[in-house]
Amino acid sequence: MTARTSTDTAREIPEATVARLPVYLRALTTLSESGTAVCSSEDLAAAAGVNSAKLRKDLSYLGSYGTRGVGYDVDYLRYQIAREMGATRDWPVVIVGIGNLGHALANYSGFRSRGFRVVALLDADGQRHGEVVAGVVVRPFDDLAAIVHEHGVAIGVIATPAASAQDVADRMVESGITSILNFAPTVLNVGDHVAVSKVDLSKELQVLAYHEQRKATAEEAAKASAAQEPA
Amino acid sequence: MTARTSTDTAREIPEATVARLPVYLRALTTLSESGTAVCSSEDLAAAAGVNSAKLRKDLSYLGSYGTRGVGYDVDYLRYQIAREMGATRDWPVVIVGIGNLGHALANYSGFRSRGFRVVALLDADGQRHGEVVAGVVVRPFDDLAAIVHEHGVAIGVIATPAASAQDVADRMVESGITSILNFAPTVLNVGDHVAVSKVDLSKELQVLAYHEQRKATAEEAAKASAAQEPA
DNA sequence: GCCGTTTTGTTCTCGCGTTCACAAACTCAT
DNA sequence: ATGAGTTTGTGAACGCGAGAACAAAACGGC
Repeated sequence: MTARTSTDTAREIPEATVARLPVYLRALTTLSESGTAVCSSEDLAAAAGVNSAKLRKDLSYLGSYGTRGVGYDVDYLRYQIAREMGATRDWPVVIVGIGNLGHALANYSGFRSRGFRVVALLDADGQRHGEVVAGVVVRPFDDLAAIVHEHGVAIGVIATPAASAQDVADRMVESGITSILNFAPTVLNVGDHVAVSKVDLSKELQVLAYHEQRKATAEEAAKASAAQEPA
Repeated sequence: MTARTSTDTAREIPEATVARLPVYLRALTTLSESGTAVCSSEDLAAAAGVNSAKLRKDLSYLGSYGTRGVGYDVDYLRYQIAREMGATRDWPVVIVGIGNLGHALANYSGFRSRGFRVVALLDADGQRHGEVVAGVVVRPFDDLAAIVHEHGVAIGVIATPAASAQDVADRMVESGITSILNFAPTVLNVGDHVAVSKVDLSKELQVLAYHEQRKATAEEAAKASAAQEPA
């Protein structure tokens, strides 16, 4: 048993809930920008695209930030979630691999607006060095360790082809990075103390294709079975 | 009670399994390219980054494609999964919003190699019309319906800013698109017959930041508690 | 100050997904 | 043919997350 202080935020938050907090944050920002000061769990749930009971349960893991009979103060709740997520802090980030995707990521405004600052763009290809992308100059991959050390970078983004991703990951871990976001279509092997998250651009498309395919075959099957056994 | 034929693949496949099939497909392709003809569930599970029991159970939903005591024929299994996923078929796709991200998506080779063919790039901005990206000319957004009709497009990709995403989605649904992959950071409201999948580039980064944050506060807490109650 | 209304925070139940563990089935050597 | 050794496919147990339902708490009118 551990004694809890009033500012304690260390209670266990389920992973599923953590994954939804960014969505709530985004919805709250939208509400705030549209001039809404207070919202009910029903409103916020609709804006975030989830069930209101689930939303309330999720928020209850963070604490009791609502007022019964009234709802949630949009800006207050937004701040609380942002604080819990670490979005009030500035996170220096390194992006490795400045191809099409790296380009897009470097320019993505959603990173900056959520507290992520791209402190360096790295590429193994000497041709690209010196090129300026999104106001940041592309540097050699070998500068990684120095940059990580200098800026205290904890998070690295891999946007290289699959073939080089594991090497990049190894070097990142060596340099002291403890969280990796991997856009390369390959599974990374890293130590247990390193968190890896993967985004697969075509995976979602494949899942959609599967459902389309299924719809089509289901229709066929229905037709065939109707012809065969007209019950 | 429905009679099942031998070629029946219509049994229910859990959504969680469907989401992993693309990963297995990718792993099998890698194995095949490295010259592996047969692999055990253990091998494939390692390549895909999952538990071997889970892998076997997932594959069992598709059918019985392995040989006990031996393993799986890599190419045969790959074909079976590809067929089930609809990856043996050609899927025409439309991308709307040719900013940085749309550019990257249009050039992404992973789409083409998995059976997706970008038949059109659309943008509302007249400045971009005529520009050629990845061998495809950028056309006005208003051409959507005609293109969908002409190519029989079922899948649309939204890579616009959040503000226009809902409008684009509405027009896509009107035009007959039934599956949407949404990269815009907003929740889309569409009819029940339309499947929407969402990819949030910064969400994963925020989750990583949360865990980093937690690591840091956990260390602090440990230090503080050690100082306070040195049991 | 009291009561009805609203909305949160939480308890409880159910179902899905993960994992373990093992029987069935195949290969290979003898 | 038979037995030893592998590896698949699946039945059963378990744990987590989703959703319904309700009690607790705040507000507003009188």
